[in-house]
Parts: sequence; C-alpha cells; structure tokens
Amino acid sequence: MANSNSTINDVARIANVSKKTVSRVINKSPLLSEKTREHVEKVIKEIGYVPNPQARALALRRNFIIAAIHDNPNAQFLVNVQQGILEGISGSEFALMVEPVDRNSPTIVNDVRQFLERQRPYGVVLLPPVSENDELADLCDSLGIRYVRMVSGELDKPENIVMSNDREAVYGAVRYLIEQGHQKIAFIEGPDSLSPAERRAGYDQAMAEAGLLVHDWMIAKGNYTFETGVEAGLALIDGAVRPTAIFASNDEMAIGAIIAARKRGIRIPDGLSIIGFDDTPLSSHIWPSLTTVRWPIVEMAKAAALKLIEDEETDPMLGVGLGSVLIERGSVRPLD
Amino acid sequence: MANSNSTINDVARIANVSKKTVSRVINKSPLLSEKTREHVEKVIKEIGYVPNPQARALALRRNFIIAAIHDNPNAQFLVNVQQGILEGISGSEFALMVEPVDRNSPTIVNDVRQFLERQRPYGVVLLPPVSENDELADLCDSLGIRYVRMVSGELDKPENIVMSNDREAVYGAVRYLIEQGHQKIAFIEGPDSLSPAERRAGYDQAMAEAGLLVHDWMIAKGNYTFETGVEAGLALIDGAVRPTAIFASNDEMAIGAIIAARKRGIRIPDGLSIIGFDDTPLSSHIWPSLTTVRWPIVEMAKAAALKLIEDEETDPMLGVGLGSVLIERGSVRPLD
DNA sequence: TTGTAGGCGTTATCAC
DNA sequence: GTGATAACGCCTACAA
Repeated sequence: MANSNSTINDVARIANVSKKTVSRVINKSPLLSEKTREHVEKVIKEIGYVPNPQARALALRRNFIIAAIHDNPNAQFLVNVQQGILEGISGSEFALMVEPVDRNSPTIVNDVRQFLERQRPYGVVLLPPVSENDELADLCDSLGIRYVRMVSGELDKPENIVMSNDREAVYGAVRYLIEQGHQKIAFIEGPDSLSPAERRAGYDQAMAEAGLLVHDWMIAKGNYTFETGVEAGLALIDGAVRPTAIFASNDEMAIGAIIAARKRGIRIPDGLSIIGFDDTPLSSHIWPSLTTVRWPIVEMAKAAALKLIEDEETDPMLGVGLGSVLIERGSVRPLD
Repeated sequence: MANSNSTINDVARIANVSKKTVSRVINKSPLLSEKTREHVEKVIKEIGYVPNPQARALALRRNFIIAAIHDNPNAQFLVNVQQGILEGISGSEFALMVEPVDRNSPTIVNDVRQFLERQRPYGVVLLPPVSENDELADLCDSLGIRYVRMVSGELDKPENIVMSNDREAVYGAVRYLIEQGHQKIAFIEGPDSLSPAERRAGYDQAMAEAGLLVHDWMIAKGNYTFETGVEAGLALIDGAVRPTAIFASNDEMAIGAIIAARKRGIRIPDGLSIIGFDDTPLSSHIWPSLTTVRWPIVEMAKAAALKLIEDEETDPMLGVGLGSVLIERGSVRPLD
C-alpha cells in the first residue's frame, strides 16, 4: 500500500466522494454525516493516506512552526527554554525551530529577516538578551509574524512578552543575606542590558532598605561567563574592603567567584558567602553546592509558546511576572 | 510598498514578463538575457517581493528543514550538536528543527512518524543514544527522508552515519593513566548502549595490553548523570580495594566521583586521579579542573548536516571516524 | 531567450 | 450534507 504518497484525490476517488468531503473529514468538520465520515476514515486508513503539510501550509497561508531566536551562549538556559516551548506546543501540530543570531553583528536585523522570510514560522519566541532588541520585534510585526519576547521588564504589550521579576528575586536573595547578618555584601553585575540592570536594582533596593551604603568596592562587573566571574571575584576579594558575602548575577559567575576565593585561600562558606542566580544543574554539582535563585525559565518559555499558538483570546497576562525562588544550599552561612 | 505580500504574478505583471521568467530570475537560471534579469531584479527589489516558501516547498516537493531528533538530557551535548548542525547549514537555505523523543516510550516510533509526516523535513539527524534505534532509521527510509545517525560504531551505511571513535579515545586516556604509574584503575560505565560499550572496550583493551587484570571492584555503573556518578564513585572508593585512578565515561559522572571522593575526605588529585569524557565547560570550571577527553561533537554534527544537504556526491566517509583528544588539566597526578 | 499550459495537494466559495 | 470549481504561489514541460 501507499507509503503516504497517496493524495486527497486518491482517497476521494476510492471512497467515491469529493475532495472537499475528504478535506472535511481531515479537518473534523462538524457538518458531515457520521456514515460518510466513517467510510472515508476507513479508506484513509487503508491506503495510509497522510495529508501533505506543504500543500496544507500553502492553502491555509500558515504553517505550524514556532521559531526560537536566540543569541544566548548558555547551554542550560537554551535547553530549558527549548524544553518549555516544547511543553507548550506538545499535543499540538506545532514543531520547534531554532535560529541563533549574532547580537553584535551589524546585519542582525537583515539576518533575522532573511530567516523569517525563508521559513515564515507561525510565531517567534525571542530569547534574552536579543529579546530586548525592538528592531526585531518591529520586524516580526512588519512581516505579520506573531512574536513573544522573554524579558525582565515591560518592554512591550503584555501579549507580546513573558516576564520574570528579576528585581524582586534579587531583592529577596540580598535580604536573605542581610538577615543572615551580612552587611558587606558585594554584587557582581551582568552585561549592559535590561535583565542585569533589574537584578542590580533589586540589590540596590535591598541594601537601601537595610540602610546599607553601596560602595564602589562592592561592585564588580562580568558578562555572565565563568572567566569574568573569576576576575570579578578576585577584584572584590582584593578590593579596598573584603566583603563577607557576594551576590553574583548568574551561576556561572558565582562559580567563578568560588574559584577566585579558592585561589586566595578563602573557604566557602566559612570565609565568604556566595549566592548565584539561575539554578543551573552545575550549582548542585559543585562543592560546596551553590545557594542560588531559581527563575522560572521553563514556565516562561512554555507560556510564550502558549501565547503564540492559542487561537482564542488567552489571558494576555499569561507568563507575565512569574516568581523566582531562593534555593538554599551550601554556599551561605550566617555571619557570627 | 508591499511587505512581501506580493507574489510572483505581481512581479511578472509590473515587469511585463511572464511568471516563468521571474521564476528563472529567482532560481538563477543561466539561460536568461542579462537585460531581462536586471530589469526583473529591479522590480523585485522595488516592490519587496520575497518568494513564498510554502508554495516553493509544494512545487519542489521538498522544503529546507533539517530536524534533529534526540532523547539526550545533557544540555551541553545538545547545544553542541545544534551548533554543529547550524554550522553545517549556515549559508544555505536550511533551518534547524528540534524534536525531542522519549526513548522509553513504547510509542516512540509512532511519535517520530507523526512528527516526520507533519513537518516532512528534508533530512534528519539522529543523536545518540536514540540514533542506535534501527527502527527509526528504517522509518526515515520508508518515508523517503534522508537521515544521518551520530554513532560510535558502524551501525549503518557510511553515508548514513557520522562516527566518533570512542574506543580509541578511551584507550588513549587509560593508557595515559597507566603511563602515569596507575594500575588500580577503576571504570565508571555508562548505560547500556553502543557508545558506552565502546568506551568500556577501550578501557579493557588498554588494561589488557598493560597486563592489568580488570577486577569486579574496578567497575561501577551509572547512567551519565551526576547523581549516579556520586553513587558509582562511592561504590568504588568503598570497594574491596581502593583504586588510585578512576576513568568515568562522561564528565558529569566524573564530577560526581569527585564529590564522592570529597565525601570520603579524599583529595583530588593527590589521593585519587580522575578522568572524564566530553570536555563539557563544567570540567574547566570546577576545582580541581577535570582532565577529560574532548570528543568531536560539533564536527560530527556539522558533518552530519553536510551529508544531508549536499547535492553532489559528498564523500560518504565524511565525519566517519573523527578523533578525540585528551585534555590534561588538574585531576590527574602521577603515582609515586 | 521567453511564454503558455498545467500540475503540486490542499482549502475556500458557493451553489445544490 | 455534499460537490464542482477556483484559489494558494510556485515550478516543470513543452512550445515558440
């Protein structure tokens, strides 16, 4: 029998009905006699007919592809997002396409345009940090392609974003350090974009509320990589005043800071407490295990996918303002 | 002006030529007067025409999608493969689709079939360990979809595989330990499938060549996760004889073994040498940094993509038998 | 070198 | 409920 190289015409001919009737069966049209439906379904099964997706896409003027556009080098993050999107589209006809871009390329908008025109996905999820690029959002709009941006602030209309509250999450983590008696709390900042800025704002807020001044020697900067975490950690440790605790804006840099401490012969958490952000698997695999903030990446990505594919009006607030939670492990101890 | 909602007909009408001529311009047909070509190209640019990929796919009976099918939980591995495939298809019209499957699901073949029928990718890359499933390869064949399997042995015709030589790689690593004076070398095995078996074979071979017996207490088993690495490490350390070196079949388990050693108060590498396999970023971010085997994942994936998309006869041996290299870091020291 | 007719496999329109 | 007929936008064959 035919290996799915049979067409709707074959089914129609054999079942002795019109193409349209077969089409109605495929698309589960309600206005159809039960008898014809069963008959046609039987024929479909017999000859192993499968509708051709390309033809369908042409006729419907849409396909069933969601594209994730990213410039994020962190493997775990990327995979988590993919997992979330896949959860969101599971059970539907959609599939996931992945397109990396180079944030620093001057041709980024054109690159993305070319991709979108070539594949014309039904919807696009923009991952941070490239999600903060308004030009890309506008591009999707102008091409008539739906999009959702994963961000840390209200950068767009609610229906076009999913959002985590980074500021609040960091605020909570720094408060936790303060409650443990820490006052000389340093902060390793991420690269220049919204999400890192929000994290910094959470730190500033917690410090201010506790009446603690944020001195220059408390702040170091990295770009989310392990190496810059080591550098920042060394800078802080060797600075004017040695902090008793460090909050790093992501886990990789936190782990870098741990290594930095070790290089200076400081034991964690006895000589220095460290908190990270992300809850990557790494954080529980090192010694000491890392106290960190788990942010809802998977949930955000899933919400993004749902916002893209659901026809009926979904709650525009879906996935907006998802909360984070502090995971207490072994890299923090109270100050005596 | 039209936002790419113009069709080939619009171009034809405005340029005052036939559809076919426009089509020829798009497809860079050689038999076309330079004058018409330029004229048509000018019109195309003016009205911002972009060929509709769905219509193209229908007419050509093919699309420009490569799908990666995987059931691999390791984020770094997955991202590396994606990167390799993307390198392979960069500059082409192809895009990458990602489809996860559940290896333990009884419906796995049907799930994949449904995916393939729905999207009809031009080609498929099967990642390990699901790449060892012959049924899936047969399925692709029966659907007329090209495929390449990433494997560690000659499981299929050369044109359908890319292969790393895991056996040789592990052989080299274990020989290295032996050269450092180690004899009580334990081995943490991976789950039951070809690649772990090959790694084990490399270990056996190196031991045998050196005239070393492989005792029961030298072998533990894990399933590539950190947790099973800890368990296996503890089992080996607490076993009948304590090994002086451990080779773990992947980095995650190696790091688990490091943690296991720490739990028993053993210093690495002074009290125990450890080698991993993969060279995940992790391995350089921990303390001590992990000596490990880097295997050519990215290259394999890239070769796989090239084998799928290249029209002309590509060397069927492309990507077959890629070599690995030992990365010496801080987790091994010679035995006095 | 260019154009015409027809097909790719589906869905939409609008009668019956 | 069902079925001709015409899109959808591109490409191939064959003519001119």
